Amino acid sequence: MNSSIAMPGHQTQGNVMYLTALVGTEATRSTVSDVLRLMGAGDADVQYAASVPVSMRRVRAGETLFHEGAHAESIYFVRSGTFKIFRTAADGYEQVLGFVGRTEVLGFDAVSTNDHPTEAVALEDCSVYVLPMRDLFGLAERCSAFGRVVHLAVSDALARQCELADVIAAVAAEVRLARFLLHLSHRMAACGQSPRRLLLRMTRRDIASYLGVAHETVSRSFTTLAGWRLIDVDNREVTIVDMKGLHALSLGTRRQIDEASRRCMAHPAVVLA
Amino acid sequence: MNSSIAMPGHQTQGNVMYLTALVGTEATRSTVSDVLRLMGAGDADVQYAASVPVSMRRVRAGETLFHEGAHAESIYFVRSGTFKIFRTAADGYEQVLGFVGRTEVLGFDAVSTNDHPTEAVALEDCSVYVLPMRDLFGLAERCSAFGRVVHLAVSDALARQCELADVIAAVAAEVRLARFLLHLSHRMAACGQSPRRLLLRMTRRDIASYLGVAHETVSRSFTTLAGWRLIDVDNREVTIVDMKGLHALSLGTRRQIDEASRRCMAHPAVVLA
DNA sequence: CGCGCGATTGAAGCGACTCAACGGCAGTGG
DNA sequence: CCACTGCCGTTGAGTCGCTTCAATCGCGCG
Repeated sequence: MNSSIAMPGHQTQGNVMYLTALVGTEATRSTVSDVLRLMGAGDADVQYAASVPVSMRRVRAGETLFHEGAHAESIYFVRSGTFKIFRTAADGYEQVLGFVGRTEVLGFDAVSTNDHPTEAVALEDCSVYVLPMRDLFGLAERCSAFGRVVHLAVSDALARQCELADVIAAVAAEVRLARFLLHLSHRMAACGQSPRRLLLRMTRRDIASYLGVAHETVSRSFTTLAGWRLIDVDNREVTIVDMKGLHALSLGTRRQIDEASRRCMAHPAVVLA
Repeated sequence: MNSSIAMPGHQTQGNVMYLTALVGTEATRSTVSDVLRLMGAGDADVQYAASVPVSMRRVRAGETLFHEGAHAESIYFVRSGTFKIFRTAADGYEQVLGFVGRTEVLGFDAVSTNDHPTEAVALEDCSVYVLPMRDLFGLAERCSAFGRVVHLAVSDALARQCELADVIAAVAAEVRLARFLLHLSHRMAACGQSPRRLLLRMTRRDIASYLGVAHETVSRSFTTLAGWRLIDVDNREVTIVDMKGLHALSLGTRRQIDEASRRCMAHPAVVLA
């Protein structure tokens, strides 16, 4: 029952309150071994890990896990759901840094400064394991499997940062969107889900901020890609129709898409059909 | 003799070979305590740390520390110099992800995949402590101070990634450049150096890739900022003349610089003087 | 001295930003 | 119940800044 009631944007009002009472925001009791299982660690030290309690917290859609600049008390392992990570500029502009999901670590960038440099907001109902920062070193020392998991998760977060650069590197807005969709597709595949059916948890504005373009441009790029028969778009539901074509489009960094667009746009009748 | 004769850029030809023989790529003997001192750790566990040898490697300007896609054998702590981190797209476009200097960690993003997702090239003569990956876990377990240092350094690297997003978030090229220069200035200050005198180690093209604009635009932005009397530019030597003005300019994310530019351009005579 | 490369500057085209309007949907309150 | 209010998403039109192509200059090096 992970992300059953997706509720991406902002809503989740009405009949949710009783759910709160039911599952509770009060920390469900779990142990480090649950964290290790989530992160796909081996079965080493499970006996010890099973003896160390860890709290599990549910975050409903639209809620903030931690604010930018807030004192950091814990790091988090995402058990289910999707978070949006962003920074707010002096003029109020929200720059989205990324979207993180299951098995990813959150808040580790605050270890060095003790303050969160970013804000994390749940885009759907989420659940995270909460690990107090003061327990980090000790636990990593006592439980080598846990230390390993932290290293791997953080390294993964570090490597994932280049996805943003990858997207930004392309000049054409359609190429940026194509790369973004392919990243999502790869994540879906990594989770064993269909890499062709994407259910976007974020708004067009969030995507626009992440891609570094205006949100109107994102809208236009969606319709353009759909017009090229590379994807099907129904609001937040995106289906990749032509995976190879999408990948081919994503390769061009500078503006030589003319050939590709010419090839695709060579079927205007089909596009209009 | 890993990648001694890298030849990525262009320079480092002629009289460099004998230097190789002189200072040697052969690892200078150091210990973990040297690493701890570099990273500003406390004096805990120094006795043990001093007993664990660590190799120190010199990398000359233009040489590659590790290639993109290469099997990762070690992580590195930068002792001196500056590295350029980048990825190469399918069409040969180099996307620069960042520039790392003293006390920063390099290559940790390969821990999870065992392959380097990025390439690191020395922009000047550098020296790094080399820590084999197979020793990472064990050393962190046995020497808690070292484990702490790794956590802090990696967290710092994670937090530093938002500098790229910060730069990219601005739409105007001059604002991106201004933010970039301010980041460099802050690093200079953190190292106890003058925050106003910057000696750029990278080419305009590298900056352009990092900022996500054409290199001609970087050139133009430099002259524009100089024309506004915010900086002085002499090729790679940049002096921040008006720190407050530069900061004020860097605040505008969207394109409302008109007021600021008008205010600055209100003194055309002064500009031309 | 020629070659390659970095850096600057110019000119022209185009694509993204901006402003604006519209339809759709959900939650709200009379 | 239904207008009312936001917000999301889409589409249109116009402006402007960046990209692109091009030429030039300076510099290190063979």
